[in-house]
This record gives sequence, structure tokens and C-alpha cells, in this order.
Amino acid sequence: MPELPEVETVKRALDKRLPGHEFVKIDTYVPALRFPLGSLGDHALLHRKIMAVRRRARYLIVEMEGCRALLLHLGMTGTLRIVPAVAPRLKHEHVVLLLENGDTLRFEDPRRFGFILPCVLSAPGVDPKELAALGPEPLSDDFSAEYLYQAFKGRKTRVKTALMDNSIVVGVGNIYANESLFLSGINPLTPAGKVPLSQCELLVDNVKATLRRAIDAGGTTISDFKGVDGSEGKFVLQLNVYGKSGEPCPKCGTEIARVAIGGRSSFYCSRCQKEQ
DNA sequence: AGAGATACCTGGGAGC
DNA sequence: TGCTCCCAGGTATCTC
Repeated sequence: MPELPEVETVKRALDKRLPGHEFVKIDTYVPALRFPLGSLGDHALLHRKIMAVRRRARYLIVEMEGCRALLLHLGMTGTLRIVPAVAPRLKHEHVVLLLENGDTLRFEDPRRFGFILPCVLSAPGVDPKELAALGPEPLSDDFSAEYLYQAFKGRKTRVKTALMDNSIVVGVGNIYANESLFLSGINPLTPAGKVPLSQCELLVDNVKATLRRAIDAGGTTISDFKGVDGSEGKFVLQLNVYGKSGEPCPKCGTEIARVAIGGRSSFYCSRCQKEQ
């Protein structure tokens, strides 16, 4: 399941391969992913030199000359790979983008939670308007303890839900939210507004550290994620609590608890992560 | 406006 | 073996 480190891994691989090339044909094999694919195949995106591949939150932006771009999201199960055009199409490869050099960029997504949207940029290097409401990048200096404390202030929603709110900070999904809260000793059920500044400092540090470690490891592989070359991420080996209900806490040995927060599975140690 | 619930989707695993 | 049921979860959208 791609979270920010996985998307960053894909972005780095694509940015090495795509710039300088251009799409000459786009084939779609289903009418829609999360959004209809209808406008992809025609006109505006073809025969434009690809300038760069960028990432914002969990979105990928393939920027082309003339302020055109492809906005991609991998959703839950999306993967991108670059293979020769002659390679047989896999069952869930819903979009095949042919490059002028005979390679294809292929979007595979069994659950179809991802999307590919054509968009127009107001200027080169600028994010599309579709991404305007996003909060700061977690690895940027804008994501600081003071910022998070202010963003949480007055919020009654659970700290875990708030940490996964893209308007507060982007790219922190369920796995990393669970892990960061564990490392910070914060109970995920705590109302966001009750987390003191001192714990916001710990939380910000641990979100950054967890994401950086995961990026270094090439992403977290639970079952679906693969890099552009098909390699699996290795971060799953470093998880402390995610998916480990009933197992002993790595710090104190207490059984890891599982509870649903906002409909999502949440894992924590009731001893190391006391509720406020 | 903030908070919570729901829909979207399908493969994989558990249970019978 | 084969069926049904439940779960995974980011995001948009709905309701209260």
C-alpha cells in the first residue's frame, strides 16, 4: 500500500527514466479508475517533451512542456512500471502509455483506487490547482512542532485521525501514523487538542525519522507495493506495532492492542502509550 | 465549520 | 473443494 515513501521511491525511478521522452499513444482498458479515463487518450498530452516527474503528498506529477501534466495517484494497490511495448499486458494494467522510444509506462491497479488525470499548470514547476488544499510536506521545515501544536489546537478528533488529515500534514498514512505515535508514546485515541507541545515535538521528530527510514529502505511492503523495477520495499521488517495485535510490545512486552479509529485499524501499546 | 460516516474496489484469508 | 464473509485503506463526498 503506497504511502509517501513508496510514492517517493517511484518518483525517483520515473524521474530518471521519463524526462526528455514523450508519449505518442495512450491506451486505456477500463472506462474509469477512481475517475473516468475518457480524456486521456486524445490529443493534448501526446508529443510533448516530458520535463520532470515531481511528487506532492502522495500524488505524482509528470510535467510536460507547454504547462501540461499528468496527475497520478497510486491509490491502494497502484503500481507503475516501464517495460518494452511488446511485453504482454498484465490482468490489471488499465493504462498503457507508449513512449516514442518503444518503451511503455504501465499503470496497474487491481482495486482501482488510483487515478490518472490530465491537468494544466499555471506555470512551469507549479503544482496543479487540484492540489491546492494540501498541508505541508512532512519532511519540510514547515512541518514543525509549533505548527502541529497550532494545527491540533481545539480539535476534538483523535490525534491519529488528525495526523492522517491531508490538510494538516500530507503523506502520513495508517502504517506511519501507528508507528510514529508508538515511538512518541502517544495514545492514538487522545484528542488532538490535548497533545502538549512537548509531545508534538516528539511526534514531529518521529514522523520525519520514520518516513526517512522507510524511504531509505525503499518503502514498506505489506502485500502490494513494488518499485518501478519490481523490487519490494523492506521497511516491513522494521515495524513495531502495525499489524501486530496480540504480540508483545517491543519496549515493555505488554500485548499490542488493536482498535478501530475512524474505521481504520489502529495498533498501540496501552502501557507505553497512555491515554491523556 | 468541524466531525464522523460512507462509498469506491477486488484480492486474499478465515471460517464453515 | 468451494462458498460466503470480512478486511485492507486514501480520498471524495455526504450528513449531522
